[in-house]
Amino acid sequence: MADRNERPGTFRIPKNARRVLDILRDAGKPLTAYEVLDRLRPLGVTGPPTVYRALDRLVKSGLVHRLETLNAFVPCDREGNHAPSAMVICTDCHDVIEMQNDAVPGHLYSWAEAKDFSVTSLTIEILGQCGRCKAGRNTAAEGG
Amino acid sequence: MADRNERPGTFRIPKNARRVLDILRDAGKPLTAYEVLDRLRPLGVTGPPTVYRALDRLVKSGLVHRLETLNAFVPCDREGNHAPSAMVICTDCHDVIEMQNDAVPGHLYSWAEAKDFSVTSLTIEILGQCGRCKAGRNTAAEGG
DNA sequence: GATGTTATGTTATATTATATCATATGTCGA
DNA sequence: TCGACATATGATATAATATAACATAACATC
Repeated sequence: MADRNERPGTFRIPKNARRVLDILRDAGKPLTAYEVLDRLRPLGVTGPPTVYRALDRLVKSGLVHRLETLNAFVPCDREGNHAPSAMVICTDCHDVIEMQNDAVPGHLYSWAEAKDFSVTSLTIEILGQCGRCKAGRNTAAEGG
Repeated sequence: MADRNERPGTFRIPKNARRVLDILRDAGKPLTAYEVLDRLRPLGVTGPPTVYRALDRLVKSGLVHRLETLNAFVPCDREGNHAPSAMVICTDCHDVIEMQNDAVPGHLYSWAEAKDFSVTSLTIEILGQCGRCKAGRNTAAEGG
């Protein structure tokens, strides 16, 4: 609730972006823009642009990550640090974890900059099967 | 021309996949599926599925990479080694270079596997501006 | 040349994303 | 409190990307 208000170092989040962020946090799994839209319809939202606008804001601010390989969105799970990181995505249960080893993005940045390339965005996505799904003992699959 | 034929260690490439691969190599820049389709129309190809099927094959075989951030496709530029690598993409001229430092994909693999996660695919895309475009002396922009 | 497999053709439709223009809401000073 | 401007939302249409489903053709092998 606290981040509903402005504080030093914080920025205003408009109504729809706020709603979308809450929806993504509640979902517990990646949602497509249209899945978000479905959850917004009961609130009177009728069109895709409303959702895409909110998602754009959130992605730009780093509060949400776009998963390019799934065309879906997840909230950033790192308090205060919304820098780009590697997303590890289980194709069975759609669980997503943000990889904590920031050395890798750092590596890529340095490499690119050394080649006189100015990086504006970095996408790292690893698809596969998580341990729980491999073991067939994942009770959370699709559950949100 | 030599790789138009079968050789030991080589696999058969059906007609449409062959055409699509040639088109991508000629283009010299990433093409979307529909841009490929436009270039196939003069040859009598009328529908998207033909293109997507060919692209799927090529991507699976590693001869072509899909750029998730652009929804576009480029031929793999590495002779004989079609392992996943990092793609560095200039958003101005759409020039793409495959990053040669395979240590990074290796890193990510090891990290994931150490977490009991079985990797099936790895996507690394770096967007930004290349040196030539920064200097405003890129004469090749959009040129193919 | 019959048979099974692989590849292609064709139509329709699903999914993802944006353009455009209209309306509303918030901010801030006069 | 009102105007004036910026920001945000609503609403309709349409563009761009991708797949489903089923029919036909080409290719191999016996």
